Amino acid sequence: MSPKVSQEHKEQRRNQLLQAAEEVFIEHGYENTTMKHVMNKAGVSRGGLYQYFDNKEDLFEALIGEQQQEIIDESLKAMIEKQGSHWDALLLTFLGESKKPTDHMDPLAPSKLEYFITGRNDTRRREHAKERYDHAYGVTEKIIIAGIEAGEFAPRFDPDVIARYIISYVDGLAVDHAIVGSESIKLKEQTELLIEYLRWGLNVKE
Amino acid sequence: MSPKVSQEHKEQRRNQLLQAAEEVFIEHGYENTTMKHVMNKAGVSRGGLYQYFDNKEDLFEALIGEQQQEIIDESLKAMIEKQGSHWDALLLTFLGESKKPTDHMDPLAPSKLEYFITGRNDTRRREHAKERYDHAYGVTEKIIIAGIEAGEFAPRFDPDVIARYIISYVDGLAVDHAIVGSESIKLKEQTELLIEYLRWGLNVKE
DNA sequence: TAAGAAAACGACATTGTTGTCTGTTTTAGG
DNA sequence: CCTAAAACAGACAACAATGTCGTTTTCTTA
Repeated sequence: MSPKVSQEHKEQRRNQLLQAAEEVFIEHGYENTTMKHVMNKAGVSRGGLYQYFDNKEDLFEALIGEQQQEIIDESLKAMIEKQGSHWDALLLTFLGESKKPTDHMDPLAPSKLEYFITGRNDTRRREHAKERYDHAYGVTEKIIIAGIEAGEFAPRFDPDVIARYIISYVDGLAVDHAIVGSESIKLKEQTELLIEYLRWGLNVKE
Repeated sequence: MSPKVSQEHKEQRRNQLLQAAEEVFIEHGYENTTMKHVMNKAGVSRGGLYQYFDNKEDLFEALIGEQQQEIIDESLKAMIEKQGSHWDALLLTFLGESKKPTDHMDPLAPSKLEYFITGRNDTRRREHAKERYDHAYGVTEKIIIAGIEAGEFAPRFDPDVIARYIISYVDGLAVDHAIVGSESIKLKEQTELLIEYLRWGLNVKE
């Protein structure tokens, strides 16, 4: 009476399945992928897949749960400290590590949009969506407020609204990117424009 | 040998079905509604519904096609003339007739998002999405350029990018509204902020 | 190396939806 | 009022995807 396979093996397997799932979701989107797609991509049987995940929803949540993790780990103050300025910290939240506008977009973003929009009438998913929104919005607002206290920002508008504004705009870019493609929307230029608006709206010193 | 029912009757019926469909789509979203839902809501049989629409996609396209119509009908110049200023014309494009920011959102918007995001890998739908995007973006850009020529705007940024920016932001609001609800996102305040940004970015005279 | 426990397999029953098709009803013109 | 043509009804077959379950394989440990 002992575990049949090692814990590491199980985790490996799980990760392998998650990776296959990610590829499939990126390729087909959330609604259009089936468990069979994932099975095939991972080279595993029906039973093998269901051993680890109860259904597509479970699988997808596991996937986007892991990504979320990374962001939470680092505490906010430490992050601001590390970035050197509140402005840089702010840019980091929506531009990523490079802090530079690019034409690149999280390849899983379209599926996430699908997942939350399609599930907007489901209590569970809606709660989840709210959590994510509140988290993103919360981080942004906190950085802005800290920046004000540090004398780095002297905003012309309500920080609360500015924070929400950033989130909504980033979501908008994700949508348009998903629907018509990055080549059609001038993603980079639009992002640069957002930055200019923010610089003015926050009245960034320095 | 003569048409059995009058043309008006057919149109009436069709509209009746479209209206039932609209209600159902608003309630359940695009992906989650079935033809049966529409049949029940319209009080019509399977055969009755398929008489007019080949499938769900056909039905939905008919629905959003009609709405689109209204916007195209009015020529751009006439519209600007009617509004009195390019600024007002611009506001009209994304605020509607009232030209005032509100907490209201097109109730069909979430379904439209679903439809285009989910169908992003389908050639037909993608084309359709591009058309809609190009149209919205085109109208916006034309107004801005006309405004520049009229001396009403002296933009600080590329009009092309500003136009796209507006579209993306409005789409972003639609997403967040769909996902977490209008009460959670301060729709009105966010819209007001957009207007201020635009006023500054376009450098609106007067 | 044998035993036992869990992992992995794959067949299967179930379910929900779709689009078609045949029969019935309705309607307007002759 | 009769008839032809089209509208409408509803049964049905086909299909695709899901989750379960009994069986087989694999691995660990004693």
